[in-house]
Amino acid sequence: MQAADRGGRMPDRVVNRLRWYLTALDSFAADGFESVSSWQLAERVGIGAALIRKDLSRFGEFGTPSYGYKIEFLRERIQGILCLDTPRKVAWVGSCAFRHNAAAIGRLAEHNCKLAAVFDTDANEIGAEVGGFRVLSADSIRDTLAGAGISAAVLAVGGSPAHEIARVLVDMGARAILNLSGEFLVLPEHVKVASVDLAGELLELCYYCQH
Amino acid sequence: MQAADRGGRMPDRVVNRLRWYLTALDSFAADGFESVSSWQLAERVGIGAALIRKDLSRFGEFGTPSYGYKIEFLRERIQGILCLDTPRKVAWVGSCAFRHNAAAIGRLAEHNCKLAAVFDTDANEIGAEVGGFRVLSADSIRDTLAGAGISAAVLAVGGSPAHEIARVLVDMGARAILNLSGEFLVLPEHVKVASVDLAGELLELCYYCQH
DNA sequence: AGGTGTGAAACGCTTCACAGCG
DNA sequence: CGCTGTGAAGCGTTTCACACCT
Repeated sequence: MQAADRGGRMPDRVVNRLRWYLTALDSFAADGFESVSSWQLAERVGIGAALIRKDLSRFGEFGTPSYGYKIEFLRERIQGILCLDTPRKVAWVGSCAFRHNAAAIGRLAEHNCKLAAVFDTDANEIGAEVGGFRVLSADSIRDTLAGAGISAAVLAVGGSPAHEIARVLVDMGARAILNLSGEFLVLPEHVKVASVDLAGELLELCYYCQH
Repeated sequence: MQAADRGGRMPDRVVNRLRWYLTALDSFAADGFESVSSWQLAERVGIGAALIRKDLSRFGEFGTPSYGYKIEFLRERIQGILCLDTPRKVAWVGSCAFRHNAAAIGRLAEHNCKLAAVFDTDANEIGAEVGGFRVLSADSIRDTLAGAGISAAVLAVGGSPAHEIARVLVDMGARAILNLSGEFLVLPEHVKVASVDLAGELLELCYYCQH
């Protein structure tokens, strides 16, 4: 058996796939399954079965020959590897996106991610009540989050303020930012940024319409 | 000089980067630049300069030694490669996401992507007016899109109807789908699916909060 | 039989280094 | 001199094939 590689940095690709595995396992569990084979998992995620086995074997031996992987057990292990077993606080900037993604936010709660507060730059939104939160002014991020100990943030306001807000979020402790603003963010080395650009995504797809 | 690889399939990675280059070029142009070096482009996109030169040289010689790349020319060439030079029709399912992403939709229009229609499954939304479109029932997708000749679609309604709607969209001609539903879609081989799962994206980021 | 864990091979992608051009 | 275009080297990832377990 191979030693679990706690400590050593994991390739981004592997981290990315682990969360797909987690989602797939959630869905298998919801369907009433108790175990899955690497092949079943592979089919649902859309990659090769050998790759899944190799990914999982990085951390120890999670499966049983001739049986497969026990879903509950594997789910907990992956949660642990992704550091989803300890509670975590997330700040959300952009109340519209917050309102429209209630389902996603529900799934976060199931994995120990609690929201710290919701902010917005739009004066019309400030003071509104969304999903149990009162929307605060983006100007108050520093004051509100002082001592809150956030570890990540969602940045979902467009335009030029986005960049400044991102820097404030980093100051307040965010080590990872999900950037939906469409802006390109320049931030310190130690902060991980994941950018989702809807327009870009769709432009990219246009290529495949003819190939 | 290397022959442009029209016809031969391009690696997904390259397609993905080309749209980043396009976005970066748009932004350089907006800042008043007329030309850029591979190094400047690399800095803005966040990758190595050599990789950019190699990507671009796949399609011919676009740059001039000691000068760099002419922005307008390069923009047009990349648009051509991504098949963004001929008008294209896109269907949008999910009026909330539509309302919230006006900026992204504006950028699409600048690149020859016109919207065909906006649909929703939520009875409260049907009949509403959003961004110049009247929201139609998702049940009417077939009738509305018959003969419209869409080539791509955005699927932004959650829950189980998403899968069925995706299949209808494919029937109506969609060869690419931007899937914001959080569901895993099983579709014919020739359809390209790009899935954006906000919750998953954020869970993935949690790993980097501690590494 | 059926499915995992894993070295080794195969593959694709990125970086390096430099010739060549403006 | 500065910057592009590009073969070759280097690196990381995926697939293959099979020993081993239940």
